Amino acid sequence: MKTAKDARTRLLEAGTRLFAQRGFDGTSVRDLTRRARANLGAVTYYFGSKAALYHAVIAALAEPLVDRIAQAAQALSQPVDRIEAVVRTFLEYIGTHPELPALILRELASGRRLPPPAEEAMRRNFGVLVDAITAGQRDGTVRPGDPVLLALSVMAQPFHFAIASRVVLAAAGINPADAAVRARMVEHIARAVRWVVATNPKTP
Amino acid sequence: MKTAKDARTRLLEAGTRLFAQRGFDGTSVRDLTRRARANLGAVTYYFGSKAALYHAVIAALAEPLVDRIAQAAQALSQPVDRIEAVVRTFLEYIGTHPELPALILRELASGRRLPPPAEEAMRRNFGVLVDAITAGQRDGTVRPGDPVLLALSVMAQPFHFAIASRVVLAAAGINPADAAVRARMVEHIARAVRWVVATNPKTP
DNA sequence: TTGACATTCATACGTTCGTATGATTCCATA
DNA sequence: TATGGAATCATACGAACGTATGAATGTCAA
Repeated sequence: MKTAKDARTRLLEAGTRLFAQRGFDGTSVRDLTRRARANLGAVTYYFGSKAALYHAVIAALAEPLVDRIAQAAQALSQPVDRIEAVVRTFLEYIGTHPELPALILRELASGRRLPPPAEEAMRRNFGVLVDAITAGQRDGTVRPGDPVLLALSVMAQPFHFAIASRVVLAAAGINPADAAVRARMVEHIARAVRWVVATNPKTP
Repeated sequence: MKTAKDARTRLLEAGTRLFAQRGFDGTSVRDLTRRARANLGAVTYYFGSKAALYHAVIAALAEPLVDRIAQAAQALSQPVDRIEAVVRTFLEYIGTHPELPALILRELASGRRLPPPAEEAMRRNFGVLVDAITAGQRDGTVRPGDPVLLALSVMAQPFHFAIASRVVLAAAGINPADAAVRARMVEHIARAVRWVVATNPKTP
């Protein structure tokens, strides 16, 4: 039973890494089982199919993020602080789980519907943000306007940095893996988010 | 010669559509030639390989955008106006060429280096933006700070909308293909960009 | 009209793919 | 120790893949 569960989780880890790195089509069952030190039939045995393993990988990555974002938001009273906390939590999470943005990205690019676990996670995270925005609009601390559009503008900041910084910063001679660089980026994003949503952002 | 060129451009068009829709790996040479009403060997004959066709597709999409952005920026004198013009030009272009963000996205998700034509295009577009930002910082109309980070925050807005709006707005019951919706989105993005960069954005 | 070159075509080769199958090994429980 | 089910294994199948090859066809100058 122990080794059995191990092979399963090893496959999950291999899937996380490889699907993020090479995509679903770019990853073969043979790649997965080789990296997981499991037999070729192990994917079928434990998950039923390659696609089912893929969905399991996404669920395992997305669910903890949803939990953390929900609890980060409810820990603060001021709407703008809640919004910033959501963004910071997101950034912190993808700092330790860089596979998540890569996986989300591939799904968005595909034009297909998101896999069910991803859709559910996105819906819930976005709900937290929209709630904070409408609350801030009620007390005047957040700019008026469509809360959905504002939420998109907010998430654009951390998301785009997660996605594009690698390419852009590398071209600019900056190393996004450096901790100091990363810290500066996080502070910049937090400021930019306040500029986007707050009616009175402190202008530095 | 005429029919020959036709087969080549038909392949280019088929590649644009299919690579954006299904990705490089998800598109077979047989798919491409079937859609282009060309023979299976046509890709090899005209482009040498499937990968070379892919690069040709990206170059054909990216080059006109670079030109338009460069000329849109130099048509205005105020730095913040130039920045907004870059964003609007980008949005307008991807409105008529929705394949471009999908292709860029897949490349970003891949973790690989961008294909040479894409890297060159990105570098030049980003340069236009950074120039406008530093000019604005000199005359005080743009917030101080690292121009590269600011440029990333600017591009995050149109880019994220191009990417995520389909999923998010669909979940919110909004149809992003609707022209009126799209116009509202463009105005929102233009405002958000000013909030991000301008020292004195008109707060609506 | 002929010849030469560009283009289009049918087809075959060798790989790799996802999955299915049945044998084998492992191990907790009786 | 015996046994039954879980887990792991080697292997095979048919399909789809990218590419190479040579024949067939089209096109235009000489």
